[in-house]
Amino acid sequence: MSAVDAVEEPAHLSRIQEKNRALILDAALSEFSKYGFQGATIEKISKAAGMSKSNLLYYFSSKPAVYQAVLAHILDEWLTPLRTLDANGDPAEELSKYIMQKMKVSAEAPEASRLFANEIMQGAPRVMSVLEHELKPLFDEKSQVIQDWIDSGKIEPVDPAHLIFTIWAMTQHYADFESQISALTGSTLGKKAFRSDATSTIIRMVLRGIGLEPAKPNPG
Amino acid sequence: MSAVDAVEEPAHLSRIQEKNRALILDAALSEFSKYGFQGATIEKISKAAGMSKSNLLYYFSSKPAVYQAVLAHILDEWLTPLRTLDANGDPAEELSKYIMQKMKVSAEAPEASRLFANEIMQGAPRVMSVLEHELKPLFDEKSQVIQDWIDSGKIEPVDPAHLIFTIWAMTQHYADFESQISALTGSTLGKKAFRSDATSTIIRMVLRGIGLEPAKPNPG
DNA sequence: GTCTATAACGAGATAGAC
DNA sequence: GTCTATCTCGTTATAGAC
Repeated sequence: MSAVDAVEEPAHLSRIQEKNRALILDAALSEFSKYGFQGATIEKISKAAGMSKSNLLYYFSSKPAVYQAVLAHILDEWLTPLRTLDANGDPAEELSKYIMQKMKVSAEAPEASRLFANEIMQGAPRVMSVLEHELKPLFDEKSQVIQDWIDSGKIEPVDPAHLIFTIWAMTQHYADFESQISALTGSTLGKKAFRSDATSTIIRMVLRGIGLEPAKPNPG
Repeated sequence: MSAVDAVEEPAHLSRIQEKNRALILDAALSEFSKYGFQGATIEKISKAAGMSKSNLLYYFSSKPAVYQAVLAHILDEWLTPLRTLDANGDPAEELSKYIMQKMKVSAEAPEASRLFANEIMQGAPRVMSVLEHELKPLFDEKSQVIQDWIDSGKIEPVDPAHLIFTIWAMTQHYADFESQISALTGSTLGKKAFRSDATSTIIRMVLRGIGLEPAKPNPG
């Protein structure tokens, strides 16, 4: 079951329908991530998807319906890295892996990152229930994992919430502020060396922040 | 001279004009920071400022004019913390001070932070020239400050750009994602203890990341 | 399924009374 | 300075031809 309710997703779709829905969702992600819900228009989305506005409205009954479908489509991928954080693993290894996964997602799906950022900055009007009923339990669970590492002396004391927030902040920044980073350095996470440098910088700050020393080379 | 060009700012203003302009700029910051340039409307801005749409358009000739005025109004405050980073100071102290200043601005002007974030996420169409001609020289200058600290052995080697980006990321995250943080923890930078915890967590990660140990207590 | 046409509405901006 | 009225345009959404 999808995390976002009430999304229209017919059971049987022809090949052309699947393809057109995918084209729409892709174009919609691009527009919504740049301009937010209000700022984006179905006119521009339909043109970007290579079809008429009317045809888009044949596939999705309204603008909110398109938005909800986009959200549902990217949400699972977005929450997956945190889900994999393993309480029984080695803290340094688990956190390094988590940061690498987040950087991978930020590099490969920067628009998804910006869509969520846009939504949150508006006060999360359309995803507040997701935050409260899906993200918060996961957040609480993983905060407890970190707290257990502290209590068992595996890492130095730190507020688990701030540790998670700072990791989110750093890893998502490279996606959300891509245009600024590009203007200042000429590079983005798309470039392998740049992404590798960014990732190891973040891993080093996080691990040392909790009294651990990062393994030396080559985070992907 | 303001950083944003071509802003209409008449020389002589009556008290009531000053007050109305201020009301408009305040309401406009609130709307633009939530909905972006396209998503915000002068109708809603004028209502939030307690006046008619026509009256707003008496003070500012167009929507872009309002937006430019808001940008010009907040830009200096935004760039000031980085400007104060002193090459001749102690690295640990300078970076701690910088992080504290950024957190202070994020706490006191979260909407300004979100307005810039919104603009950057759209590809910075209306501030690209500011990025290139004001921020980039400052960024290059301060990157060199950090590089000098490295070359003189005061701090461990790190890519100065990534150090700056991660500091921006962490400090601005608390403003930009305020609603999410509130949903997950019930707190925000507005609460003293929360802000203090967040600030010291960030300082600890940054300083240890470059081989320094933070002074113990009480960052503001 | 895809199109054109159009209804219904909201938004930016202007004119002119007061 | 502030208002009402209005113009024009862009947007969402629907109707109906093909």
